[in-house]
Amino acid sequence: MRTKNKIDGQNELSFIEVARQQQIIEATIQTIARSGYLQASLAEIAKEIGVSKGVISYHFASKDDLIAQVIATLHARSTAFIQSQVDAQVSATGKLQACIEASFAFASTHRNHMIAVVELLGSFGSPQERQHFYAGEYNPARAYLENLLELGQQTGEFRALSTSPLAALILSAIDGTIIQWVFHEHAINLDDCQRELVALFRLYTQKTPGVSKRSDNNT
Amino acid sequence: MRTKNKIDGQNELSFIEVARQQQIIEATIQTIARSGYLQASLAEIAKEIGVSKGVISYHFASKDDLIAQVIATLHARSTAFIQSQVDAQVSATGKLQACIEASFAFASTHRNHMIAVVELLGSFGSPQERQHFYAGEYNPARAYLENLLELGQQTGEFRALSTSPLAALILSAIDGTIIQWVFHEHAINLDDCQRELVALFRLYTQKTPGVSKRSDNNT
Amino acid sequence: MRTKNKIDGQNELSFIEVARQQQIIEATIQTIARSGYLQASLAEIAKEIGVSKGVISYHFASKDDLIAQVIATLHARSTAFIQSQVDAQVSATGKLQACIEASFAFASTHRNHMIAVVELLGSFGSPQERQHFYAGEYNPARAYLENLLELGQQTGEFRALSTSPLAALILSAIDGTIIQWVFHEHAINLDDCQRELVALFRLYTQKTPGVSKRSDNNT
Amino acid sequence: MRTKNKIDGQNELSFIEVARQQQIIEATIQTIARSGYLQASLAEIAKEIGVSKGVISYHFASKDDLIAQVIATLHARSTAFIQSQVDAQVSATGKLQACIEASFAFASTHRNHMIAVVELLGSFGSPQERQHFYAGEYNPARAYLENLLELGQQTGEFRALSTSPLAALILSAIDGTIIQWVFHEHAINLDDCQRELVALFRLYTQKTPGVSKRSDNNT
DNA sequence: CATGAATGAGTCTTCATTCAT
DNA sequence: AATGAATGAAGACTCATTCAT
Repeated sequence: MRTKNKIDGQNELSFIEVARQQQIIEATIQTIARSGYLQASLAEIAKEIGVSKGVISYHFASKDDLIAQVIATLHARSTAFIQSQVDAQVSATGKLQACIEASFAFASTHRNHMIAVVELLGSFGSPQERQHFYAGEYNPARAYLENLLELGQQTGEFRALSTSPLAALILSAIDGTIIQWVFHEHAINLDDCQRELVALFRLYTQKTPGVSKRSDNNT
Repeated sequence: MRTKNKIDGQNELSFIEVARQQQIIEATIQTIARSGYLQASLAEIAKEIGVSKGVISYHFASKDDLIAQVIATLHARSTAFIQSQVDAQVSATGKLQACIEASFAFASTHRNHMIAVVELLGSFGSPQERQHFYAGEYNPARAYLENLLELGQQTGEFRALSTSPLAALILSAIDGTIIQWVFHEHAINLDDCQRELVALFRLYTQKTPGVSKRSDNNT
Repeated sequence: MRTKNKIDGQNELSFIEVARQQQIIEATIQTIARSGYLQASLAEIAKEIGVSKGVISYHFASKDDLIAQVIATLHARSTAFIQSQVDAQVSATGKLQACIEASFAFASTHRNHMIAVVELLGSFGSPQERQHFYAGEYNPARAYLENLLELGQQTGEFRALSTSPLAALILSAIDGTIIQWVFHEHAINLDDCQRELVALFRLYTQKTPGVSKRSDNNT
Repeated sequence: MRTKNKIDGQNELSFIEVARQQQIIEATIQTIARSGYLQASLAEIAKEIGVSKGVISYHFASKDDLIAQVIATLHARSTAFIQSQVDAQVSATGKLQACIEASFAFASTHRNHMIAVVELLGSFGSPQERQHFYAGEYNPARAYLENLLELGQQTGEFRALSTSPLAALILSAIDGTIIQWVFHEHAINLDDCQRELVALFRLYTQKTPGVSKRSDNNT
């Protein structure tokens, strides 16, 4: 029943209502991480909190609505954290490194989140709907990285480079690594991967790879 | 009905039986790519071929059995192609490049396959089962890449490097890019990404990045 | 909560209480007329007034109780109006005509009422309960019309006629016409139908249809 | 799942399929007549036949589809019978009488049908949908009666009369009477009502009511 | 081998009803 | 008196699976 009819602006959700919604969203993430998307029925989610099935229907218009909000929450949380870490850096080099490090840091401290993200990757909606949905997530991220790369070129930190595919590749490498870690926690050492990734892209973006050995050490 | 009772040794599947299974697997891939895993009911798959639902149950022990074979088929096909391209190269450098190029080439000519792969990522079985399942896919791939990297070090093509995380990163970057392309075909230029990826890892692995091979080892 | 516990005799409903009940009954009629009985949930009805669901439960023992009172209200209103018009006439002929005209007049000015009546025809309770319920509505009406027809015979206005079936037929023709009009407003001209109906029953009941009163008795 | 995809013309329903559908429709009518529309759940209907709930979903696309076919069946059966009786008459007078008599005859031998018809009157779909739906039933009936009345005028059997409202009234009187009989079987004598109704409309339609007493007896 | 009919467990959703505040 | 949150039963619908033909 949510997506309340917004008459005037006075239709704020009450505090307790928001709290319940957050609780349900949290329970959904845990349930998905534990049992998988397909097994995450409303009954299962309700049991996670210890309430009746109807509570969820009472607070969300439909299961799709709930899942959509779960995805939005997952996305918002990781984005907010990564964003804050990136913003704390001034140099493009620092920002790029922060982006990678923050992504891995968030993942390692929020394993269930990342499992849920992967579970939801191919499950929610139809393939067509998903394209729309994820385009809205990936596009801004790619655009942000492109800007970052351009910034680095302007400041002289980075060499001339193809920003568009490179932005995609940075995202790919981060996400791809986390996916492997989600599937096989012990086969992937997140710290090592993060270090390598930072070195990989630093080397690839730096202005004079190898020639200017004098100024290269000031990390 | 499968997991056929192996009485004596003559229990090979007949030619026609194998053909039907292949046909069903193919139809399943197409159906998943078109409608998504959740919508890919046995009825939908059967309709894709134009047979009755019972046929599928007759040829596969269960839907899970079918899906498992679909995943195996998807994996085998791409692996076979990539393997062949890699084997055609002798140098480690060439093999690494071939691995990247073949992965992208296969994806771009088998879009439905890749869509199905992504659809199945988070849908099949429980998260726990998935870990077992995908470990069996990723581990050999990572091991293979590690060997390749070690080979390059032995031949002197590559510098000293952390083979384990780097192997994971190569896989990550390839897979991550393809996932983005699956979700948003037009936002990702596979050719450009492939080129960058080749350059990225060549630079990172090569013994003397640029000209100054003297001071470069202190990584 | 209603069916109030009648302790001593002071258990009258307060003025405000009665007003609320009337408001709820009115809202129920409008909601049923607009959305149909099946869609007329307590939530929908409450929204029509702008109060919470609980209010209805507070003022009525159950939904069945509410609906029963709605039906009673609908019946009482139309009956009161028709009765008053009939009573204003002294001759049986005039009363019969007034009965028909008042029925149509009420319907045309209370379309939502009539829609609600039709909606409720087959919806409330079980067929068995309905028989009891509607018998209490139709029986008095038929009895009243029978008396009217007998009166007309006693006064010499009407010929000898089978009062019982004819009373039923008068009711039938009126109600049946209104039902058609409810279903298809523009296909039925209430004024024309009313005129015809008056003429129809006047001709049928009058002592000397045409001039030949001698041979007309052999029905 | 019905409303099968009609590829070519070869998509006839099998004999056994049609039989099941008929059986389900029949069971639905009986269940509605016994327990009312609201209580006629798929489970209840299935129990009436002694099959599982899924059978109904297998043979009908949805409950609405089933109910629509039930209504169509109810309408078709009564219409077919009445039509045949009317067609057997040549004179307009005879046809009109046959129409009334056949309607009552059908009702009295198919009480459950008529109960179901009344149950469904106000229950299926929204009020708006119902208007569309019943317009498709009533309009042809009214049109047919109008033609019949015009025929009678042309043949000289009937006097000049307002065919449109009169057609509606004939339908009204028949339907209204049957509705009363449905609600209170013992309060309505169908035979008496039928006789009166025939006399009522004969008198009202005949050319010279009373004046031509000579030729009036040869019915 | 294949079919199509049937099953029944499981899911989402709706809704009258209750109750603490 | 009124509210909003919660309940739990009931309903329609989906779908993998079974089985007689």
